[in-house]
Amino acid sequence: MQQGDFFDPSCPTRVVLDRIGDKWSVLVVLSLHRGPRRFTELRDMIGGVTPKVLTQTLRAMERDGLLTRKVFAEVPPRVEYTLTELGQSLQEPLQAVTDWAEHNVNAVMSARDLHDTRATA
Amino acid sequence: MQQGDFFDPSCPTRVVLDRIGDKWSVLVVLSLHRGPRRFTELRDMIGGVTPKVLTQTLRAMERDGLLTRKVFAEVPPRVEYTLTELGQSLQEPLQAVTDWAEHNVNAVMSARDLHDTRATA
DNA sequence: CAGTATCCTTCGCGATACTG
DNA sequence: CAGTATCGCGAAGGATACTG
Repeated sequence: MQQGDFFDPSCPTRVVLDRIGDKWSVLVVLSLHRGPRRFTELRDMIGGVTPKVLTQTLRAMERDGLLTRKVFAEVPPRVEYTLTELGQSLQEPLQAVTDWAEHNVNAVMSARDLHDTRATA
Repeated sequence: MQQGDFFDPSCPTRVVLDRIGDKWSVLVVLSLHRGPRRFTELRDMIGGVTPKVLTQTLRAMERDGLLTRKVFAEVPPRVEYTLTELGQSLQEPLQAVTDWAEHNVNAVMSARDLHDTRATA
């Protein structure tokens, strides 16, 4: 299991990691897990995201083949975002990470407090 | 399985996600997977990281209880970084993500090329 | 060897306002 | 409703040089 090449900055895996590293992308994937969502739904689900950033994120993810954007010719306009198979396959490992986060956030916060207390004391 | 709270900006899970979102942290965890490493070893393994950023990353991870820093009173000085149990437990879900990245980077790049071609054409 | 110090760029992101 | 346009800042990250 050679993974030295993984650390090469020019390795395309880094590209993927950069995308995943974007917390908004992660939250979008999680938000779309249960099915298609509209723009406003996503914005409401994901606290603190501005329309601009959400749009950027969605466009980038569409470009990477993680989701599809479907516009309905209606009034008022409606746009639905849906995970592709690729996007859905990403959801699994991502879920593993967020599960870890939920289970271990206390441990992290405790370690942080302890560390800070020692530093202050 | 309520995960609506997960999207609250004030949710501590976001904190963890921010740390994981840092690509350097991810690479450090992966680098330490096989055992303790020295500062220079890490810097060499992880391409493109500057000492400053690596130090920042290591300090933050130490603070969060993900790794320990051990200084040996030798000349020349030696410092070893080791994953804690918490850090090791994080390695698993992270590995899942990077595995996904390795397996699907081609699909992502293809989607990207296709998208860009259409846009240009 | 294992960092620290300093400077500087850039650019992600937020706030706000406007539109098809 | 689903965005786009514009402005601006603050902080992360890079390059470089120096030190215990």
